[in-house]
Amino acid sequence: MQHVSIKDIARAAKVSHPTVSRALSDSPLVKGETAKRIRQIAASLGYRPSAIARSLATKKTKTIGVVVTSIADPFIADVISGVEEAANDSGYSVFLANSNANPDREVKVVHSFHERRVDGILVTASRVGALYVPLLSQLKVPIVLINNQHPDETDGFIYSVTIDNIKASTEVMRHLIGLGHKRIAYIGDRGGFQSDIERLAGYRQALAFAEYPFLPELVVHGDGKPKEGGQAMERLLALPNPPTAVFCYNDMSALGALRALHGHGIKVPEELSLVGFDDLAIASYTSPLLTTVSQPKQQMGRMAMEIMIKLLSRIDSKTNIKVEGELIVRESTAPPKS
Amino acid sequence: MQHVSIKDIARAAKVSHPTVSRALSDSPLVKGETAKRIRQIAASLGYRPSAIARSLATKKTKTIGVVVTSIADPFIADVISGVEEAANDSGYSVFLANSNANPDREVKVVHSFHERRVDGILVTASRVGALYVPLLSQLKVPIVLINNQHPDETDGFIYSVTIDNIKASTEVMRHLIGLGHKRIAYIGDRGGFQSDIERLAGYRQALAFAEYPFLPELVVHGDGKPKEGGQAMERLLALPNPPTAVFCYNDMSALGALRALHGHGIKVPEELSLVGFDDLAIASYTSPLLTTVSQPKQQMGRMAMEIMIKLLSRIDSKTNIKVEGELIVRESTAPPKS
DNA sequence: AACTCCGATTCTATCGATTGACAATACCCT
DNA sequence: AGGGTATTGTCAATCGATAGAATCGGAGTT
Repeated sequence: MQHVSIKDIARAAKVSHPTVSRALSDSPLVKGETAKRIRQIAASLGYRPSAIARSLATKKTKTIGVVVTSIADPFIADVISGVEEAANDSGYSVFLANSNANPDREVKVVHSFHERRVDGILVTASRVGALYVPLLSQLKVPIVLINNQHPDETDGFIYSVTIDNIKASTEVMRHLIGLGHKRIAYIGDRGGFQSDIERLAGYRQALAFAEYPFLPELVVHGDGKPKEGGQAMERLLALPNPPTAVFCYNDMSALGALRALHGHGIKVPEELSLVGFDDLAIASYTSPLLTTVSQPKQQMGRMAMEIMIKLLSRIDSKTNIKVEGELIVRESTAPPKS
Repeated sequence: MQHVSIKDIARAAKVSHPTVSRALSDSPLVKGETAKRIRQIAASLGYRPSAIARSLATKKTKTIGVVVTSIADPFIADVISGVEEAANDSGYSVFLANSNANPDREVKVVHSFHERRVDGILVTASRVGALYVPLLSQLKVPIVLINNQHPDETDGFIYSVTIDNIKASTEVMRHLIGLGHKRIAYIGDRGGFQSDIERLAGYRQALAFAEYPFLPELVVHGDGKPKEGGQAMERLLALPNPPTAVFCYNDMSALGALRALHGHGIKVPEELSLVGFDDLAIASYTSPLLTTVSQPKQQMGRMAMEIMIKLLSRIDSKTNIKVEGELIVRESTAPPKS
């Protein structure tokens, strides 16, 4: 016999199996002494309750499905580590699934989570298919989104944790403007994500506040990865009057931009200032070290899971939590040269 | 009623529930026509079988527990993405757990996997506690280790996927020796991992082959992270006769070493050559770009999961798979200056 | 017409826990 | 001692699926 069951314990303790069940769950219906004896026997047999059987009876699995677009993305990996930690602390386990932003896979993931009867779903994704969240919400379990606030607030099952992009973005701009920059470009992500839209909004707000004109040619788009970040930078450099500072949607884009600048022999920050966003570990190892916005990634993951657990315990919780980013000034920004 | 069960379908189709079960699993015991009708009804009711109930009956969960020391480690994150992909392709789901190399947590993880009755366990860890694998193996499920071959081969449940460290390491050394380096240092990881031991062995073999002396003062140790990698480099630079080339246990150490060199104004590769190991994404964005050994990280994860699935299907599989690394020569290595 | 055989279903037990209803003690009081 | 109340424990049903045994109706055999 592979596993020890409560019936085995009952036999050994000469009681019935429901008594064992009660004893192990500290029910007041069992005499303390008996309960103690039963617990000892259980321990000596190496009993581990079957979560499967328990889930079937209670209709709760203590299991959370976590979908990511890519675990290889260092931002997401950090978030997940917070998620997992918070889950484990509360006795929840995490099913990890990768969607690769691929619709077929998304459908598969939803089915898998459905069949496994997860108690809730967490989505960490810079890029979520528009139809994906409605699909998920069919399962009628709470959903918490990380960094991807759902624009449609009608469905009461959807919660979110995001960073205050507009605030962080205006702070970056204040920093650059404070250094004396006037021609500041923005390298965005053409995916059309909430976070990109908000960071761009912050960029425009700051320009407006400083009474600088908004120049459409200074806003270019990549895909949030180094390669296209570099291409975007190339386009900026090809302008008749290139910018003196560039604010990138994320560190990955900034990395590509930095390489492009190296390629042109343009010195950062002496000739051009560069700012990223996310504060990935790598930002502390580029040369020059990258000025960027730090997000409390792990903590965001933890918060998201804590919201989830609260919801499942029927404690209400705030629907949308906004955390603050922090501008980390390193070496890639300086006053413009002339 | 939250979920549709086979009984609901049975009622709608006016058959018994076991017939439904058989129809849905393509059993030849059900007339094709009936089966078709049942499947249609199931689909129209949006039926999703309960993996919970099925697991209870079949004693298989189609679930694999994956333990990592840290998902935030980019190497591990890549491996996991391969693991998850392979699992999903075969209908398996992955429980992700973080141990943080913390013994208490390791115990908790084992219990959690036990209670959830995972079919198998995968361990991806640069650093695994010595007592941990024996603890895991108590569960009597197959275990596949990634990059952490278990020295004790007695237990038939343990399989592994590793890179051929000795070969890769001698290749690195051949590259450096071929460039003309004679004083080559090694920055290792004091954790005492199999991979470090093997890479060091390759280092010594190559020295012996070239008939260069092995100088103990040229072998220093960090902890596999940038900070201590930098400190290790400082120790090498403080030697009366510093090395002209340094081979690091991993890219993270090399990153720290690179920063230390920057700090001293030492030019890489003109004045000192530096080699890493792992080919993390970051290695393509340092300056100079890092020469390193690429490991097929994602593929290793995939292979490990494929071994697992074979084992669970009672197909035998090789016990230990060794994959080959590939030396990627970038910009951080060059002939010594004089 | 009785009998076997067989495909198509249905019946029923099972997996391992939980839980409400009920039975059997023990205990206390008058 | 008898009745009532706690206390302690047992019974039996349930969750949703699987799987082996039993059943049913009809065709084929003699």
